[in-house]
Amino acid sequence: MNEEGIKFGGFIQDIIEEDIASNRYGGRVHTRFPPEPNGYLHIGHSKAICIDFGLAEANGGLCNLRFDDTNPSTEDVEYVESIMEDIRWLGFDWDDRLYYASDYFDQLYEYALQLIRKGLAYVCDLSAEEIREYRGTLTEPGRNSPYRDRSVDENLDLFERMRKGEFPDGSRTLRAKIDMASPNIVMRDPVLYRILRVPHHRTGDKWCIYPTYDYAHPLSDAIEGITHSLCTLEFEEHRPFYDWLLEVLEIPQPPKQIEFARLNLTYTLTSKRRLRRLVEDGYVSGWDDPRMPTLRGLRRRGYTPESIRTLCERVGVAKANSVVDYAFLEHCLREDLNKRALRAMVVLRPLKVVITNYPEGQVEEFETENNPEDPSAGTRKVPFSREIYIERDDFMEDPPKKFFRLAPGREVRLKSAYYITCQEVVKDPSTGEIVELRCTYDPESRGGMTPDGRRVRGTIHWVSAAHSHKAEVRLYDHLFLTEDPEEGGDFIANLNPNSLEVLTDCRIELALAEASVGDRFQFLRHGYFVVDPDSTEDRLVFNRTVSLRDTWQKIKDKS
RNA sequence: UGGGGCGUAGCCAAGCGGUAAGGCACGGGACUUUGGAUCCUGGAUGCGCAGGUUCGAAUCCUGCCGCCCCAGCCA
Repeated sequence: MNEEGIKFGGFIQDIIEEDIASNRYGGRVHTRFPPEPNGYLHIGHSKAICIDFGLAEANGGLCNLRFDDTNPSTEDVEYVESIMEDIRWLGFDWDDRLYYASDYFDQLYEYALQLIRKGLAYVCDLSAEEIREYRGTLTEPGRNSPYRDRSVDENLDLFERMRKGEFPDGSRTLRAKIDMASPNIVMRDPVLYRILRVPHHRTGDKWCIYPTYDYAHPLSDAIEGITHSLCTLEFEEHRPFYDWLLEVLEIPQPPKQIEFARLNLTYTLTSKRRLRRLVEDGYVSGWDDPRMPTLRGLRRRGYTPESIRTLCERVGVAKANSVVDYAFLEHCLREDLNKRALRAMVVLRPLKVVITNYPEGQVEEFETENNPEDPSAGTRKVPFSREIYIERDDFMEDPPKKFFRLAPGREVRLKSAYYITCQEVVKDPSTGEIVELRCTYDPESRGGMTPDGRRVRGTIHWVSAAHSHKAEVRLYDHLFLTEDPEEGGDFIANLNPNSLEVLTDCRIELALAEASVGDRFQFLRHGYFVVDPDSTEDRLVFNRTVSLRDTWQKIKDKS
């Protein structure tokens, strides 16, 4: 159950409850998260992680981390470490239950021998192309391999020699003997082992034959005592083989595979190949570019693991393919950050304001809350002086109807400070650009309120010119212009040319100067920001994680 | 054209024969020293379509339609 009282896990939780009630696994619940170490984890994986770890935890069970490392030609240790780091970051823990499918290569080999002895597996000399030809098509049955009826002894001998490296790569395979006419193509004598002379990142050159996923996965589950093997929809047609294997091998209390729909988000790509293209062709700065949907990218962008977990819980678990609104993730993020992020005043595009009736050289300090949502976050002092910076967007020379900010002759409140009224607009005589505003303040409005109780609609943020630091701020937007990045067939064409805007002349209030990498803040009236690792001793760099909801923008858009 | 799966508001998603939860998004309004947050408030006479069973169907039956997945010695 989550905070809304909604059950997490949908139909899978129902199945688990039934199994507990019927004592199917002696009341045990044991899942596993089985990543292949051939890439970085992305937002899509987080749903599987939340389901695998979350459902085990919710039912008093355990979840193993198991690297599905059965294909050394695409895998690498480099990914093992990053995957573990990302899972921990999300907040899940596998304790001492870290496994690798490769841990079971010996046992898997023994099981293969058993299959051969039972007459349920054979060594096939067909080439990859021939196997494909013999397999038939979606509508036509396949044909039996001419090697299908070899004797048990011959198969045993050949398989042994495959293992010893007597045959070249790809020359032979071990196949299950099931049914070449099955309407389910997976059941048409699937390949169990292939010859591959590639050193494995864990077993080195001990093996030159490697098990396929179809063969290794059910058995790895069985060996670990997994009860519920949760995976995505595309493995549904593999389930008959999963069950077949465990049955013919007479595995007691066989685990059950249950499939659910993967998480898709609008404006987001999760295909490994495509993400790689973005990185390799330089469309983003790397796998941790803040615009990437990888967990390292989201982390650098400032997303909280809690927000991602919340999204996964709220999105639910079902079997219908779906695409979740990216706005839903942003909602979860804002909700989390709103409660936790300290507030700060930062002027992104500075416009100088001179308060003409404020004594030169005078400095006052105003107290302001660190987080209005959390009184325990306390308050801080912000220095105020005669020259300040405000946001260029907070001034309009000829404002439209509902503009509540500064304009000639208009009064606004400077957050936690004074009311000021714009008396004069100073422009660069050659360009016409507004370079400075000359305003007056009302000494009676100290702290942001006047004795006469006069109403001021607009409150804007500011920073004292002499008491602020320069900083760089990177504004991010969706990486793609279209909800479906694949729209039109070419995702590169849908890239958002303005997904990154770098602002180098921002002014941050003093309190921010001591922030360190990874610290998150709410810049008042702008959004949530995080300190980027590119920051240096004398120059902080912030990434905009997500903007605040902007109803002014909507009002503007309407008119 | 074989097999498997799925179709409840713009997007997720409850519901499991008794008369359509909830969230996001969107629209009103209140409040507000963040045009933030918060709080009210609005939306399916309808559950892919068509028949049927039943006093009663999103829920059961039949037929149709649409979308997704499968022909790697990838996972």
